[in-house]
Amino acid sequence: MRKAEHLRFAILAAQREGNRLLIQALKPHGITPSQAEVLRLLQQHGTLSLNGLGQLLVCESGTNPSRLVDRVVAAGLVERRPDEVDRRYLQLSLTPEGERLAGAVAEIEEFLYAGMDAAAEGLDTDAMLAFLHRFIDPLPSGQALNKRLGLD
Amino acid sequence: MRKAEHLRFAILAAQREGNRLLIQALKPHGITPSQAEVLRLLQQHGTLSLNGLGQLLVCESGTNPSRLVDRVVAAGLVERRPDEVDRRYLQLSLTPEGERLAGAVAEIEEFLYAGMDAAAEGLDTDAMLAFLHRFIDPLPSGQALNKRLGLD
DNA sequence: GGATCACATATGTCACGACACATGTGTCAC
DNA sequence: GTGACACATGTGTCGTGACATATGTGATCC
Repeated sequence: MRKAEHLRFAILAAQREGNRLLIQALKPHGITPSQAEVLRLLQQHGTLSLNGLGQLLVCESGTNPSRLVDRVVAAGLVERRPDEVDRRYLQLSLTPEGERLAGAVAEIEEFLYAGMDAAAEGLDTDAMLAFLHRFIDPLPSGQALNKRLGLD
Repeated sequence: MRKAEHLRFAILAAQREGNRLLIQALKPHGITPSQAEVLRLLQQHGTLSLNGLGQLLVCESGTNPSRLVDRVVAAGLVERRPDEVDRRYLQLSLTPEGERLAGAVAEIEEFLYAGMDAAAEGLDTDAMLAFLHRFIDPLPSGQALNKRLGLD
């Protein structure tokens, strides 16, 4: 198998399996990985518009987080109200329950990252990051990621 | 941002964007990336059962390819008939049209791989593969990938 | 040889993810 | 100020992807 092809499927597999691990870990809390990403971003930024959130989400590639937000609102984790000044915008923020869950999500992420650190032991992670960034930087998800790197 | 977290989102972004590129490239042919993976596997293996196919698919993580196969059958690209000896099994194989499309998919993949090769220029891809394999090898998608590495 | 078990496939449900398109709100030109 | 435009958000549709569960077929044990 060609090396690029090997890498392609390894990346696909890693993404799938990482997601499945997160699904399992988050299930007791009743949320999904995408919803967890929303909670964490709101925790870090306080208040965001739907569009502002979309620009930071790596999932959903900047397209429409409307329905994703619908679900966290329905679950009582996020409050959504129109901006008083410009009524086109929404103001999204965590409820106390959402705040609590965001903390739980942070702990779960720590476990994932610890596992990744172990897998990266002795390897040059900077080279991987350089490769991935060369690939994604011109594209929407890469933009979202770089936007987050500026702040977090 | 913690390096493991950075890597996590970079991998997610790369998977998403690679998939979007493939979606665009495959759209004129009326198939999706997952369907293309089915065509390529059948091209390489001739005939597969549903379960055999599932074990090679990195997408779908070995769970149920029934409906994925439904669609390629409906599109006239794959033939599905029960095994005469053991009627629990299906025999899946490409139609002439499916064969033709599998060839087109191979060409499209070449473009993707050429782009990845360019992004990997001067970097140590073996380290990335080592990292990813340490992470995925014990998990279903990793099993599927390793199974493919044995044959392709 | 009939019950039981293992196995392959099918189906139901829910949440994403991508895309196209619709609606609703502010801005700017004139 | 009215009409055209830009922009934020909402909605419809389709194909995954994950999971649980159902059905249908062969093998095995007694």
